[in-house]
Amino acid sequence: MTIRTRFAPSPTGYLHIGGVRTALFCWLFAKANRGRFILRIDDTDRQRNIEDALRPILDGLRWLGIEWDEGPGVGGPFGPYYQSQRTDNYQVAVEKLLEAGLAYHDYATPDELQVERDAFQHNEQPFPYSRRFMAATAEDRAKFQTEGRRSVVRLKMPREGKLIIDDLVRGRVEFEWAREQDHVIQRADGSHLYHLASVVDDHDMQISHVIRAEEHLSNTPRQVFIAQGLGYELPEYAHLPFVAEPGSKNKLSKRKLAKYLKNRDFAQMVEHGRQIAEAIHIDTSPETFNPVIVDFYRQVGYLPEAIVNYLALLGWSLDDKTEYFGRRELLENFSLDRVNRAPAGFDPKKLSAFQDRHFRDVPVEQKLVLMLPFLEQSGLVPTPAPEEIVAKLARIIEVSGDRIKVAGDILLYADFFFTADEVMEYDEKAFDKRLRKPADAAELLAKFRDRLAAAEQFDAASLEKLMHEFVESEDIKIGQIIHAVRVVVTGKVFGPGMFDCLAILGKESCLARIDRAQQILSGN
RNA sequence: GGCCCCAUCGUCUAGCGGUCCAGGACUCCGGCCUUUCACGCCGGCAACACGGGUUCGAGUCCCGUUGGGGUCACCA
Repeated sequence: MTIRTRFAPSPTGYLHIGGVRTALFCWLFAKANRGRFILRIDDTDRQRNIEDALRPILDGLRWLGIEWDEGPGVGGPFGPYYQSQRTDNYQVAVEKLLEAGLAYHDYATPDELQVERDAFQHNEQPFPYSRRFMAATAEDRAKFQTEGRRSVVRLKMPREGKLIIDDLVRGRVEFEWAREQDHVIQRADGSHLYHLASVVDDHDMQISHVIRAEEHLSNTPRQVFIAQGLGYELPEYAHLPFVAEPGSKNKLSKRKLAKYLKNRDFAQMVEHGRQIAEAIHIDTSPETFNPVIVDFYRQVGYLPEAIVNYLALLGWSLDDKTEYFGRRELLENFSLDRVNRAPAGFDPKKLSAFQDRHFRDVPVEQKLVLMLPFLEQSGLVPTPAPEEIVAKLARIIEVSGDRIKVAGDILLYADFFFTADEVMEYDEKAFDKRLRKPADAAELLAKFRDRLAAAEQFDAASLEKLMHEFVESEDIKIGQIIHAVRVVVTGKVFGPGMFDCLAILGKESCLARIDRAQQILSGN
């Protein structure tokens, strides 16, 4: 039997990080077993703009390299892959269940039902619906209808016995049928509910393994009941632990951004992302710009490989030492029996560590491709960037080494290479410390400027030599001049090697920046 | 509240009865490297929730307690 898994998101307009983890495991499991991964859209809720609400989800999955074998855009033998287009199948299933006496028309009003529910609220017993408004015969239906009542279709759940599920990650789980309610499978308006649709589709699409998040575990009995009632062979079930909030065990939720911001690491991640986002002028409202949403990472310039690697390890592990996985290794090693049962907290720091690690291994040419769009979008370089700027960027990336950890960092780290000499911004604190405060700073800077102006070679090695000669002849420590020069030329207290910066900037620009700093100093 | 799930360093985890005075990774803290910031390297802090069993022997099995979480819709 070929393994077939599915991920069935609702078109909500965004791709949740927890959802992606589920999708990833489904995909990994299918692909690791030469099976197929199906994407199905759970849009029974029927919204106006399904395509708009779907795009971020499809884009996100594709960006991460979680490609589906069947589903929207690619089709497949079991289409359509939108539940809103499969209602005929659901109706057939409802009729079948009705005929078999496993479902019934119920004419209770919501209020009447609520009264019954409330009556059991303080009782220790489960809530068994009295079925007072169950229509057993056509006469019953007619009678209720003359009373002006409308009906829904409910499952007629067993009131005794128990269900045993052998879950692939949780093991044996038992449920008492009597605790299950008579769930609605078809609304009064004729539309069908998720559980019915899901079970029917899973069967029709020959899904062999239902892999989903833990919160669905308690929903499983009713689905099993439907499946069995329809004579389906049951799929295997695997209920994954959910992804928890940073610093707690609650399910990660998009809505609680404000709360997560109180977590230092999380706040830092958002702040860092926000700086990049603002530099490229994109919206940073929490609705769209939020680390709980996958798009955040794409916009800031994280690597999909890093996200995938991190997510894979959230609830799964290979052994006691391997953590660094490429897509290939993941595919070769993934298995459901090594999935953990406890929820795993989302840790921004650890995600960053994976990003650093993966980014380090990206060759310069590739980094160039990733970073250039950020510069173009920021307006720091023209679009499309002319050849000489691309060449300059390549050098910058080269000399930046491992300092740049996310593609978007190029804007925070190396913007000074592209800003005009007269508008480059200084780190004011550093300017004070290195230029204004030391009594001899201005004088040393002036002398060093003369040396630079006279320099014939302007490559990093020559400049370093020049600097050392300068230090020697002035009889000063290198720290007395080099920090000042860095601030004057880059405006920052961090960055690539000093001499690389000078060399890339070029003599003219370096001198201009020194002149500007001197003006500021004398103006004070 | 009922039902269900879960429980090893701050975090992610390894551990499937003895090789565990519990291993790795991230974080954090020292140190080295160094013109900055990173990287890298070296070192350190730090955990089996509790209580009963079973067993010659329990982080590992069973029961209970506690704690955490999920779920109880004409949402998905």
